[in-house]
Amino acid sequence: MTRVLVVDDEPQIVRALVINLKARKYEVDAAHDGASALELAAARHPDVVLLDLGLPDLDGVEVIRGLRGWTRVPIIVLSARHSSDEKVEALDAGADDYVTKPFGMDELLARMRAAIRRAEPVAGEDESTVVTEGFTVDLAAKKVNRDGTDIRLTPTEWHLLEVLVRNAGRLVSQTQLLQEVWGPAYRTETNYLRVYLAQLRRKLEADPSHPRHFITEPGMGYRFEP
Amino acid sequence: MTRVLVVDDEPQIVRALVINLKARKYEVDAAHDGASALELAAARHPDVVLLDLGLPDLDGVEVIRGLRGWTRVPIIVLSARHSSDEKVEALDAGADDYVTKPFGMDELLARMRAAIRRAEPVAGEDESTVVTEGFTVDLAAKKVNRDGTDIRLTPTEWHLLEVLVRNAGRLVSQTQLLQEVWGPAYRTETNYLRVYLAQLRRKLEADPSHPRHFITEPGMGYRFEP
DNA sequence: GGGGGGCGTCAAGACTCCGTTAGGACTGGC
DNA sequence: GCCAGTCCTAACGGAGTCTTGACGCCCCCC
Repeated sequence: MTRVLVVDDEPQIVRALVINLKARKYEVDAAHDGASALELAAARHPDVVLLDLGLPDLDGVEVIRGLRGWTRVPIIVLSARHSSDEKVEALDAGADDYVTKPFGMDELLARMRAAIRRAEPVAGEDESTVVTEGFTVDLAAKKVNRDGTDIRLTPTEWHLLEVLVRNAGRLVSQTQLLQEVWGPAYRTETNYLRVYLAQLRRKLEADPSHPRHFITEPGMGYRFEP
Repeated sequence: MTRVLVVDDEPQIVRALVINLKARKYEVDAAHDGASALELAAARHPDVVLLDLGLPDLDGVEVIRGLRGWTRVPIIVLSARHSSDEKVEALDAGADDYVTKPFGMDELLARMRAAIRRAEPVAGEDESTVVTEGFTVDLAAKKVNRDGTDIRLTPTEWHLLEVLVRNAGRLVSQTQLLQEVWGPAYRTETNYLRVYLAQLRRKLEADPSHPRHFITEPGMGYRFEP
């Protein structure tokens, strides 16, 4: 669950925020001065901090610096002051966003979501490796690994492999392969395919003469089977 | 240098932004509709996007989605609309910040700095040093150590090493290397790569003629293996 | 059972690409 | 204005890659 640290010295505001956040399934901690804010942040490791600038003990900017000394947790400043200088100072001290009171709760929540999303590690899209029983193809790193050792492929071999792997399981026609790898002028040079498919099989198949992953569909094309 | 993409259909606003940003040593590209914004973003890889929501062709939110399909570049929305719904929609679509016109230039710049800082890779303690058997690269301190002594690298050598090390294990194409180190106009000068790779190997490899860490993939590019 | 098209295999020449070297141009510091 | 360091550029030999043609096999169709 996402954890939020609310820092404000006005009890009403804290209460309003806490109620709203808990209703949306956030886990909420609250501090009403700078010192306890820093303590709570260290103890609870929140995913986002909502920070009022007007605290009784520390200047809000000091709190930001204190946090930035050891964490990159998103900090959203809440402040009644509209002055441009204050905003610049807080942002340059390390704040991520600056919202002036009074603010709409919807907007604040959207800004929180944006800040949290941004802080997430790049999770997705890294699924660029294809694994078979015999070998592993890493499309991003342009690497092929077999039995723990990297296999060297020539540019043409790699290009051909890439087209086949990106269409894993599907039949790719000879015309399409030739066009993608050698260009539109070579759409009839089926010779090339035979030569390079053989080389790929020799480098990657356990038994090159009985391929299991690079299947020939006579008269039609080739298919890569993971 | 930090690159900014400004997207707005009102020429005055674009002009004002461009002047202000260039005065502060940002590199600026400008687009006046959504389609060219997406194109420019793909071509130039900006470090931050300033996006007006009211574009002639696409809805601003569509532009955000288009960008978020392939990049996490910070997007700061500039809009004349104060409605909370609009803000929520833009932020949830993937925007990082939402500034309502008219805005103070100081504040916008501070929000830009915050967005850019946040997007920076975790430079500190995390994994800013890469260690191999022969040498150690400290990306944060810009230092290379070998057998206890620091190795001096020229700016170009360092830049090249940095790109390779940041993509450790992955293959980096010659085009990408040339573009990152020398700029888009030099994408075909593979000469440079050969010369500077040789210098890097001479300074860092135990046996420069049989490199173990700076691997050549003929016809494709180079790869740094830790 | 014979013929033919499609496929796998092999080898050799042409070609591209890479490592290396060296010299001249350029820049910044003294 | 000189000097050291750095960058750009061109050229060459060698290694690896691509292209190309030829040959034999298998399977399908006649």
